[in-house]
Order: sequence, then structure tokens, then C-alpha cells
Amino acid sequence: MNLQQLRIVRETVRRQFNLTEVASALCTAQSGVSRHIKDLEDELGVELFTRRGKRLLGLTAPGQELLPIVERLLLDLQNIKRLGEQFAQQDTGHLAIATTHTQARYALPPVVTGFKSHFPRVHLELHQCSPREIVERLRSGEADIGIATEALADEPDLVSFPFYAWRHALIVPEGHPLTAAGPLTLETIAEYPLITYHPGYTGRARIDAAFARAGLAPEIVMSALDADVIKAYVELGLGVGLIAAMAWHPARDAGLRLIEAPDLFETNTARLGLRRGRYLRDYALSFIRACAPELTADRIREAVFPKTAV
Amino acid sequence: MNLQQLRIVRETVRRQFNLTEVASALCTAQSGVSRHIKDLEDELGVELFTRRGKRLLGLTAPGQELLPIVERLLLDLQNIKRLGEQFAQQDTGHLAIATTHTQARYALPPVVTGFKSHFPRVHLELHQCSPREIVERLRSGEADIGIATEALADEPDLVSFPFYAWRHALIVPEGHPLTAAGPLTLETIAEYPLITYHPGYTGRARIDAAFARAGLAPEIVMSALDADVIKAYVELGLGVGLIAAMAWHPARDAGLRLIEAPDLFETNTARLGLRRGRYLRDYALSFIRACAPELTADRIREAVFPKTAV
DNA sequence: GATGCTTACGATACCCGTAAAGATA
DNA sequence: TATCTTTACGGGTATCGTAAGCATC
Repeated sequence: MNLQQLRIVRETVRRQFNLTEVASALCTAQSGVSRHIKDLEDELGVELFTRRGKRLLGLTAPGQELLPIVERLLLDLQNIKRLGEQFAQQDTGHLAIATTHTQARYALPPVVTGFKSHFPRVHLELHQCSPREIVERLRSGEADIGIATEALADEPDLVSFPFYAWRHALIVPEGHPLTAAGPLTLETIAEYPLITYHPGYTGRARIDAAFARAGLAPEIVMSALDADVIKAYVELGLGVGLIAAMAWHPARDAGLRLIEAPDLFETNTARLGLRRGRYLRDYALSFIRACAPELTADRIREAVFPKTAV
Repeated sequence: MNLQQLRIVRETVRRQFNLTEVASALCTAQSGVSRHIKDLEDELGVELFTRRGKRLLGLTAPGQELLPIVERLLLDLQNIKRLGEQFAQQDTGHLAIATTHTQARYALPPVVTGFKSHFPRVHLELHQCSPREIVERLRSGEADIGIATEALADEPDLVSFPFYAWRHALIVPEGHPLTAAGPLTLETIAEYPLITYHPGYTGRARIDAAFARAGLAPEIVMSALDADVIKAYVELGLGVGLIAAMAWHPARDAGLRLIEAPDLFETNTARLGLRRGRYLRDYALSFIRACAPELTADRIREAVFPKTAV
């Protein structure tokens, strides 16, 4: 048995059993990929992949049991490398953050600025993606840290920590009748065409839930992935907007007015997500600490490597 | 990086940094061991071992952090092999049990008999050893299952389950004055020279604790590793014996009398111990189930591979 | 016919083992 | 001096890549 064989098994599943792709992903020749799979199956005495003729289709029962073990083993292999880098060059390396528009634009800039000055020799990569993609990137190892309001809390192979709490608020064009009305209610909002986030993004579920609980069905004329698009169309008069409150900037958004809606929608919590069992460089822990001071290195390491798991 | 390198790192620590021994343990040449260590250190960019001149002395800080990762990785490698065997030959293989005299002699015979008839093609090895050695054998992978009253419950890298509860009782020669006396007390026992287990064996700690709580200091004239030795010397009249109650057999121990001591000493619990994260063959799970029917395969696997650890 | 997997084959690189030299106790 | 580690060197093997042959879609 051999590490390359295990890498190939993992990659084969990731590439939907297309060995040609596997070979190119691992920078090697297809022939070797085929051989390695065959050799491994021979050594274990078990077929790992189901086949139709020569094509691979999926995992057999033993293959399915094997996969998580292989994944963890390769994770540990990465951890060993990372540990080497950690000691070899304390403050040099990469840090990949996967995050949503909202966090990248409104929550992270001060953290990133501080980080860059503290760790000038760390190459920081910020990848903007959807919450689902963030989870995938954490899982595959492309990202060290994921930051989003959605999706991070419910994955068994991730750990997540609260970053900060935020609320939705209404934005309307300057001079809109709602700026003169009394305290907001869901009913009054629902009288106007609505522009807000796409489902699965930035607390949209909370918005839908609030209206549903109130027995209201507002007309959502547009859904967008980020507040900037929403603001643009509110400004055009397409409707009123529901966005994360921190996305409104008094000076920059001069043509718009923000109306707080403190109790209409449930609080959202942006979270920091990490892959369980993945070794984190010290500067990654510093980044997290800069987001949430209560997250000490010890607390994070204990969550990522629970003592009981050894 | 390479599996052999990692095996060498682990073995080097196990063999107290004597590379010659490491080589022979891994069936290879010293020269290769040296070079592999050097290569790995070069690749990671970090010294893993402290040295005086050419001799290795111990682990550096990075080496200490590395070791548990390597151990887990190699455990997973074993798990992969075991998983192959599991599917390739369902009911054929090895099962190594490490246990104490008391369990081997009095608790396990019926379980072993049943197991042998159910799994005739499994090679069952029973190793009798001390509680500390059981822990070591589980840790090193020499044993699949450990069974003892002592030591198993407190190791963070092991999981343990209760097997059965038992109590100490007194044995005396036939016709001894205590056979005629009323209910036993610690005070009356302490009037006689005592023969019992060696510290660290078969609930000896409970015996000491009971006497200490009562402010008594009995004269222990002999301590032995097993009940058979104790019984022999009790029969010779050296003193009265305190043994595990199940070690007394009315027919075989005709010259002795057992006097129950239900409330004098705390109950002991024999436990089954497993290495966390180690894959178990189905027949190993069956063995455990035969010991304690409430320990289903699912319950054991969940304890050995907690879901949260992935 | 296009894509994808297997097998064959030659070159390369890696790993191992022997042996000699140097260090340590 | 005996034990242990490193370095050098040669042989063997495993792995890789190219390329051809086949199966699948």
C-alpha cells in the first residue's frame, strides 16, 4: 500500500470516477491511476469500485467504508506537512478564507487590514463564494476558514463558532412614504414590492419565516446575491429592500434611507467554520482571534481536535 | 513523504531512539532508517529529533506535535488493511485479547468456548498480562481487546465498557475460627495476617481503601498476582486470603471456605477496553457482545469512532 | 467516432542492503 | 573498544509516461 494509491482513491470519488480527470488532477498518467487502483484492490482482496465493463461507476460497500478512513489519513498527511511549515517558517505561508459577499464586504475589511500588518509574509487569499461552496471548500481543504451566516453550523465534519450577530433592516429611496410612517410592521412592508437576498443567502430564511409566521406573502420582485445589487434596484424604485443592516453606509448610500426593524426578523449569526481534524497554522488562529477575541488558540484547537478523538 | 518514513518515526520513539533496533524491528537496514529520518526532516524543514552528536536523544517540539498525528495516520493505515480482510474473508483472521489472570481464569472460559464454536476459523490469542501491559498492548496494536478491572477506564486513548461487577471475599482454611464467627467486619479480618493481591491488581486498591477508611492497618504477609497462589498459601496456614469471590470453586477448593463480605469493600467492575479509532472486525464485536449483550456493534463502533471526530 | 480504461514496454528514480568511515560511550 | 550513526556506492524494483489496443457510450 502506498500514499499515491490512497490519493487516487479519494480523487476518483471526487472526480465522479473519471480516471482521466483523476490523472490530470494529480498530475500523473492515466495508466498509473488504473494500475494503482487495481493494485490496491488486489492487496486488500476486495473490489472498491463498481464497474460496468471497464468504466467505473461508484463505490462498493467496502469502498464506502474505506473512503472516510482514507480521507482522514490524507488529512493527517496534510497536517504533517502543515506542521512542518508551521515550525519551519512561523509567519510565512498561505491562508485561504472562503466567505460570502456580505462578510467580505462589511465584516472582514478591518480584520484583514490588521492581519496583513501583523503577518505581512502570509499570502492571504479571500475567495468569495456561496455558503454551500464554502462548505465544499472547507471539506476539500481548499479553504482554511469559512465565514458565513448560512450552512456552516449544521455540517458534522465542520466546527463553527459565532462571529457576530446582526439583523435585517429595510432600505427605501429618499422620500419614500415609509420614511414618514411610524414604527415598521411586517404588514406595512408587505404592501410594497420587495427586493432581498436569494434563498440560501444572508438570512433569507429568516425573512421568509417571519412573513410566513405573520400569514403574509409579500411580493418579492427581485432576489439578489448581495446588498449592493439590492441597493441599486431600490434606488431605481423597483421596490423596497431588505438587507443586512451593516450593509448600509450613510455617506456612500446617500440616495437611500435605512429603517431599522429591530423585532421583525430573528437575529442572524455570522459564523466562522473550520474543518474538523485539520491542523491550523498559528496565524490562522490569530485571524480567528481577531474576529472574535474569546476564541483563543486553545479553545479552537480543542474544538478541532477533541481530546477524546486522539 | 512516505509511509515508511512515518513508520520509522513512530518506531524510533518506541525503541527509545536506537536506530539499530528500529531497523531490526522494521526488518530493514540501519542505513535506510537514518536516511529516511534525514529525508523527512529535510522535507518538512524541521528537526524532529534532538541529538547529541550523532546519537538521537528525544523529540524536539515539532517532533512531539508530529508524533500523535503520525500515530493516528498509521492507525488508519492498519484500519484500511483490516477493512480489506474484513470483507475479503468475513470469518477468518486473528483476534488478540490481553487480559489478567482473574479474567482469563474465571470470567472468559465460557465466552471463549462460545466464540471458538461460532468462529472456528478465527485464530484467537489470549495474552495474560498485567493491567499496565494490557494498556500498552492496546495502544501498540498488539491486542484488539483488553479485559481487566484495573487501568482501562482512565486512559484517554482507550474506550472501555463495563463487563461485570464483582466483589472481594475472604477465604480461610477449613475449620478456621472465622468460619464460626458472626458476620465479618474489617476489624476481625485485620486481626489475622492477610494474603491478597499485589498493588495494581484485581481491586487491591479497594481493599487498601476500605481498611484505610476504617483506620486499620492489617498485616499483609504476602501479596500475589493471582488467586491461585493466594489460595495455596492460605491452605498452608500463612494467613487468611482476600480474593475475588468468583475465584473460589467449592469442589476444587475443598480445603478452603469462602466467607462473603458483601459490604466491606467497594464493588469492582471488570471492564472491556478498546483502542480509540481502531477498526474492529465483526467477530471482535461478536466477542464483546458475548461478554456483555447490551454492547451492540453500533454502540461499540460509535464509541470507538465518535461521529464528531470524522 | 469520441471518450475512457487497460495493457505493454522502456526509462527513470527511488529504495534497499552492503560496506567503510566517523562519533559516541 | 564496542556500539551506534552517517555516508558512499551498486543492484534491484517500483513507478511513471508514452503509446497502442479495446470497451463503452
